[in-house]
Amino acid sequence: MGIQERKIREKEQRRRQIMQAAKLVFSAKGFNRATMEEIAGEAELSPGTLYLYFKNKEELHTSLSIDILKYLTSQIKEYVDEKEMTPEDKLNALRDAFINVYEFDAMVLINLFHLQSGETLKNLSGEVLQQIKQTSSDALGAITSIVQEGIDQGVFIERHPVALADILWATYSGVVLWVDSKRQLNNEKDFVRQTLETAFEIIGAGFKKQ
Amino acid sequence: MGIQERKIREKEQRRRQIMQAAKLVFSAKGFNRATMEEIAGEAELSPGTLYLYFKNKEELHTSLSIDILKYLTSQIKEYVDEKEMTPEDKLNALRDAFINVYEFDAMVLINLFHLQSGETLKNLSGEVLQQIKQTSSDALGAITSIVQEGIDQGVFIERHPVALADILWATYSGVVLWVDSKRQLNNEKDFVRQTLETAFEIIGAGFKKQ
Amino acid sequence: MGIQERKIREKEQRRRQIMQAAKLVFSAKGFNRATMEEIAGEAELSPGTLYLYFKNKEELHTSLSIDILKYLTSQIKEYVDEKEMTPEDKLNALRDAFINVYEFDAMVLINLFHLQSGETLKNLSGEVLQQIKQTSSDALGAITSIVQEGIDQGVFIERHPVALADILWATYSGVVLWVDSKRQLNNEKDFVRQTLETAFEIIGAGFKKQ
Amino acid sequence: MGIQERKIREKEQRRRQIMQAAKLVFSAKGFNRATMEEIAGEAELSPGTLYLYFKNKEELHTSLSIDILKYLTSQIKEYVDEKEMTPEDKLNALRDAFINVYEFDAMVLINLFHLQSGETLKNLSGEVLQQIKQTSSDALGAITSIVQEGIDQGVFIERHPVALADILWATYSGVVLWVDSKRQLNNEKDFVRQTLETAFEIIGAGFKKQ
DNA sequence: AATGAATGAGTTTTCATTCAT
DNA sequence: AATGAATGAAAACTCATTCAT
Repeated sequence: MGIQERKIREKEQRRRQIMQAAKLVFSAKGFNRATMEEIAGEAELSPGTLYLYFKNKEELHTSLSIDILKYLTSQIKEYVDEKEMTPEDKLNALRDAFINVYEFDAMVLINLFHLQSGETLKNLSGEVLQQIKQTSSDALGAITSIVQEGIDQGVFIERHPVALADILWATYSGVVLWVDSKRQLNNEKDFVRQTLETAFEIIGAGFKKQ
Repeated sequence: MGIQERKIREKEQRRRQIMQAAKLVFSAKGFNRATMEEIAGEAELSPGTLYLYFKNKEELHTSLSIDILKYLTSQIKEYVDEKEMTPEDKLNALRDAFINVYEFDAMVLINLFHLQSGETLKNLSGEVLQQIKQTSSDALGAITSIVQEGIDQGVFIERHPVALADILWATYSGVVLWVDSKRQLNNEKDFVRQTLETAFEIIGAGFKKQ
Repeated sequence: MGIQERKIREKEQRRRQIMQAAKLVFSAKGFNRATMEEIAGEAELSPGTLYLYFKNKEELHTSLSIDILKYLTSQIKEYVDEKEMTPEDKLNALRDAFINVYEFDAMVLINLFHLQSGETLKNLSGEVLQQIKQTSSDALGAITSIVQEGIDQGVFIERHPVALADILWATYSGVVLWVDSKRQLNNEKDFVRQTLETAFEIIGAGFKKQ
Repeated sequence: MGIQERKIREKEQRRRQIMQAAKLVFSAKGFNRATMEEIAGEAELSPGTLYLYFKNKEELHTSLSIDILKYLTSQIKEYVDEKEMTPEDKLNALRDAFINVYEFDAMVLINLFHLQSGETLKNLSGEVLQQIKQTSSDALGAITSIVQEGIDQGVFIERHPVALADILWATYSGVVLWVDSKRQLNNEKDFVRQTLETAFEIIGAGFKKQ
């Protein structure tokens, strides 16, 4: 029904409103120092309301991360089957996707990476964990296709494509994470893009045969 | 005097005992879920004793990280002036240093990287922050020497050596961090070394001219 | 609106409820031996709730003192401009104000005096400190008016009126403080009022010319 | 024996050394914020040693107060039987004793007054409490003699001499306490003596017949 | 659906005191 | 007698979460 649809849309909108506020606060304070009350305040809602849309703080945080992971994955998938692009072009496009997502929302991307490592991961519900794994797997599948294509065409080094895809993901996201920490340490904002581009270029060069 | 020396050694040993216990607990629980009480229990000491050796929880945690950072730096410095090694050999040695340190103590190395990013960094005393910066700077200086040598000998790509050193550090540690998170996600312990080696090899290849 | 007003009144009431409980516990145990948990228990609230109304233990304690200081000041101000009363009457009224406040709430008045001395003072927020100074200043101003009037009319000794006001405040509150300590030491409740009256009478006599 | 005597004297000296250090630290920090460790450090002794000379922190603190109380009492007793002095002279001498003791060691005198009021008093051993009462009683007895003499000679107002003595003690010490707190609030060091003298003069005037 | 006041478990940290050396 | 490392009880305070309205 129209009414029902509107209700659903409103609900979704409220969810977004909360996530937007959460992003700001998590970004400024980090997961632990961010309080639900502050997020609620930022969203101009009461603390209790947050719990109508998210089971708990952890899940609110994770939702942000899954969001960006999905977005990154969608960006990659978009051109993976593009017939007109060479594998090298696609590698560049992958690089750009990472850089763009990072520039669009550094904090959430960083949180995503942190999410997958260590502490946080241990306290997630199976469902959410599954969602992360699935999306990660999707992204990795797409990258594997690119690498496979490059190997098939003889432009990439001959290695197990899954391993290569994994390494691409590892290096790219690892570098983003690292560079971001450097940025925080040095407050050198400009150096980020430059470093990312150069790093990815070097890694890309390493992928090419000879 | 002998007595004084023994006391100092005992004190240092007690510090180690606490750090060892802290490592176990932080590793199992992460920073936030780890409690000082549990660490004290693990060290078979009382909570109060921990505060005789470390100002607070944060500093205990940071001490672990600084330790491994120093160790990593010392490993790198060891061969940086070695006349017999080619720059490529040194690059391999650098790779091995990272892998070794990671294998020796994955958790603390990971913490080190996390330490330098975001949230944690904000609550450190100037002194400790300075120590981190200094040791980081030492490590980076050593790597820069290696890169410079490679450029001078025409075997590495011609770029600003400091930027290259930075990228080396970024990619290597970023990859370690990432791979570790994959390990936790997948519980595939064996895949770690393989991935690290391949990743570092690819990055290394990207550094070489042509 | 009515609803908002009711909420504000309820909030104020809750504050009072906590302050009432705090008064009992501080009175029985003193500041240091009183625990927030006990105060919470006395107020039939949980410890956390106390912190919704008072920033910390210190401020809860100080709030009690400021309250009574304000009350005492208001008592003094009430008759200071009274045309019908002679300066001597006003001096007696001042004496009665001190005695009444003391009898109404000995402990908090004592705390007020303690508050302004030494240790406690050092840990107060600027805002609260300012409030104390302001109210103290108000009280002193009122007393100065009385003294000035007495001097002008030639019934009080000729001294700097501010200094005299200061001494009035000092002697009155000092005596209250002291007599209270005697009461605690001797458990002689009855002797308090008698002593206060006589002491104030003597001091008053000293103020009069000849 | 000479040896025994020396030992006793050494012990007494060590006690003094600790009390001296305690005075400094209590003075700077107040009772609660002062730590036994800091006092030990100031005395160039170890914490454990303090407990060889004082049962606990409370008793160390109280010892300081009793000391000064005894000193003040001895000062008063000195001239109480002096035939040459008029009761008015003796009242002035009493005033000077208070001022001198205050100027000699403001903090300990203040502590003494605080000691007798409220919180601290509740946790003292009977023995120590008795000692305080005894010395207080001695002092009060001496003052009563002075007042009695003044009444007998018809220069002081006719009241119960014990009550008058009590009021003298109350006003004098109360004023000292209060003026000291003002000093802390205003950091006007010079105003102290002036205020004390004027206050005592006024009170003294109130004691005189007509 | 939204509120927001109240909860209370959970943690860090302090420091007087002890006791083996 | 002196030490000082270790203790561990105690307390303030935080904040995710709940639930009556």
